[in-house]
Amino acid sequence: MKITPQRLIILKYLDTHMTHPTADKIFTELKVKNPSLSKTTVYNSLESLKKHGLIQALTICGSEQRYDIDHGMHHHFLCKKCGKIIDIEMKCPNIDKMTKSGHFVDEVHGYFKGTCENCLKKE
Amino acid sequence: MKITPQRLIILKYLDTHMTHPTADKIFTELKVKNPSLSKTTVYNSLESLKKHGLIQALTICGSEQRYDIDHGMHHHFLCKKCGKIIDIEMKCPNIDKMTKSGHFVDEVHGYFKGTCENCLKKE
DNA sequence: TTGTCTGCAAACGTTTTGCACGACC
DNA sequence: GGTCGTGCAAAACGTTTGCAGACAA
Repeated sequence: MKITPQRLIILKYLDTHMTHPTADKIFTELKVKNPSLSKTTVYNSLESLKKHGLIQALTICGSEQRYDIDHGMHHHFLCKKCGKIIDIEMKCPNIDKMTKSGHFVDEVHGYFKGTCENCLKKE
Repeated sequence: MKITPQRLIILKYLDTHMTHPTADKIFTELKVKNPSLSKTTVYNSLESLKKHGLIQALTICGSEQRYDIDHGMHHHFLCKKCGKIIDIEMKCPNIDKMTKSGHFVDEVHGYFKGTCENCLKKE
């Protein structure tokens, strides 16, 4: 994969903003300091970065795709109260069961919904 | 929730077609025998049925929403070869760990990708 | 020169919205 | 008579595509 300025700033953005942003969010925020950046390039770059395993896409709420630096197996927790998405480090013991079931599994996606620690305290 | 003919045929469709159809698929198939049915009503009804816990929505491949009769905890397996979505009955032992982590969890969503039993046999 | 990357505009497919009509307490 | 559900059309939204120009190998 070629390293281009656009791909670099997008990767850097995802590295420093662990907020699971949408493509549009990334575009809008980066557009400020990089006025020539186009939305197409954001989509292209995200696709390319994903294909090379540097980032991952997650679909958790609504239909919009969200993006995430890929730092090993982790899942996500969506707080229904504040809407925050929190990273959860967790191994999935179920994957062994799955392989035994006859299907070959090479991707595990999981997410949880509920009320986060902070919102629980407020109640 | 009011029981209307439209909501009934949609629920019946989901009950007899465990294929995780999209809203559009449901609409097109039901339109044949119910020409007056509108897409808006399909969306409205699905939303209403979901709100009342009779069905669930799942986002697993692409961006389109898919729908499913809600018969207890189950997850999904998407075969990358044939595109079929297979129901997986599975309890999640991690949920207790999650509650211990400080967040309150009331929904667990999981899906797996890989190659299904059938496609493995063909190879 | 060839291939790849960018960025604009237009297209696309799914979902939502505005609104008027009709059915049912 | 007021509320809710329906269905049409139009709009909105996220994403993809076509294409022309720019750049690097």
